[in-house]
Amino acid sequence: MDITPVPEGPFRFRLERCDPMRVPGVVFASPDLLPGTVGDKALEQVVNVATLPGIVRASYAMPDVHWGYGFPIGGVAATDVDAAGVVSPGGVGFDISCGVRLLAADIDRVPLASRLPGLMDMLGDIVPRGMGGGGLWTLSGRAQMEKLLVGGAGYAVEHGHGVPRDLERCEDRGALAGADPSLVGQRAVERGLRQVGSLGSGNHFLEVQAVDQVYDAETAAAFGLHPGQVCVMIHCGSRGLGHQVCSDHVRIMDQSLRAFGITVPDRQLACAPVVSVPGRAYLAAMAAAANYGRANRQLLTEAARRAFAVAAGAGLDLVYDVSHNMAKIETHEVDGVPRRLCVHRKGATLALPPGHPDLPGELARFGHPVLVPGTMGTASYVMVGASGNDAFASSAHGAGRVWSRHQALRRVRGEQLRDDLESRGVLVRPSSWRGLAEEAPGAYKDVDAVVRATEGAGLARPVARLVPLGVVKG
DNA sequence: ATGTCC
Repeated sequence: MDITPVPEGPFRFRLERCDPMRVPGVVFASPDLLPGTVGDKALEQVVNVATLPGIVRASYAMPDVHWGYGFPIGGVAATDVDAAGVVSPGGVGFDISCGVRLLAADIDRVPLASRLPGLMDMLGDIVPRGMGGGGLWTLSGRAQMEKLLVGGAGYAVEHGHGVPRDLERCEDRGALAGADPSLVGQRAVERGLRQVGSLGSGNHFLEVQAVDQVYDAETAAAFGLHPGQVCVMIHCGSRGLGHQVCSDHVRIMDQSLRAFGITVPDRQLACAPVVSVPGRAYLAAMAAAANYGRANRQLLTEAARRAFAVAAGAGLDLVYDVSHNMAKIETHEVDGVPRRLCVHRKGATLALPPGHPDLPGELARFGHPVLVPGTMGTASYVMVGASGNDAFASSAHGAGRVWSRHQALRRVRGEQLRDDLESRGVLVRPSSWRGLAEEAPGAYKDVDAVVRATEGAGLARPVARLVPLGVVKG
């Protein structure tokens, strides 16, 4: 397919609509970040998404966009619920409610320095990670799981895993509404019973970081951040449970495409009308899996707090928790008319502007926190939602891969990477050498450039830059 | 991402 991105503004390119696209594509990027039209399927996926029934305004790609299952990672697509708009599991991804949580420590990097190795050892000992394996909290059975799938982070807090204040700093207060656990299959439940409080693998991590730079002191202070401060960033998702929910519902929707008369250019875009039986079933199961992901991050928070208390004599306050793999029913103006939309954000973060009514009270003046994990060798960012975002209040979620995992393994040895990172002052507690090598900083786009493009495109503004001190790798 | 294939 010939796809030529046309510049149409700073950090903004247009993919012109042509049949069977229903809307154009819009890619937010600098020329350097723009995926090539040769050998990169991400832009083709942006075009494919633009064909979905009910899609409005445009098929969007964030500056960290890269190839994914059906939809690109870093893709945003909104469909009109009341005009036969569809929901697609591929628009959320296999790791439902994968997301990021940032904690702020009441200690700075200088006083922590001498105790950092011991702290990393303890975190390495107590944070469950890697493929399979157990978590910090084993549930008793389906009945308890159903309560967790409805209550999310709040259910974990009710059981002593955290404090009520944590929930004020979680997207949706820690639980997405509309979860129906009866629509989560038995296999998904069984996979999830022993994985609450575990990182998983791939790009998931728990990092000890320090605030390196502050760009907006007032917003940083409102988020509880100051220069030199130690933080903990947790990136993980809904493990085997979310994966199973996605698999189960992709199969159902693949089989129901014909019944709804929907044709898609790629079977990985399997979908159904939001208001249909399979559409509603997916959204209710997805919400349940999303809440599992939130509870998972809540349990890992408790592990980090225990380690910080014992090994550093320090406490951890929740800055914010965001999910970047989700579909949500939201109201946005389209052509001047408020519409109920199903907003798919796959590798994209909610970025509500200042003053938005859905923001928790103490953050309403500032905007929705946007957490942008980078790589273990570079930096991560805290941003905040900006006014004038036309991508349904969405922003970038990370650096974005440029090397496939296979390419990374050809170029990088895990042991060598560990030595490189530790010689630069980043302590590493990996779960496997292979997994570490796949996540080499060189495998990712330049996160500083992604943040510049995100700001330049008007999606979000930078608040603070965080640098890694130690990483517990999934 | 994922008991890296039911």
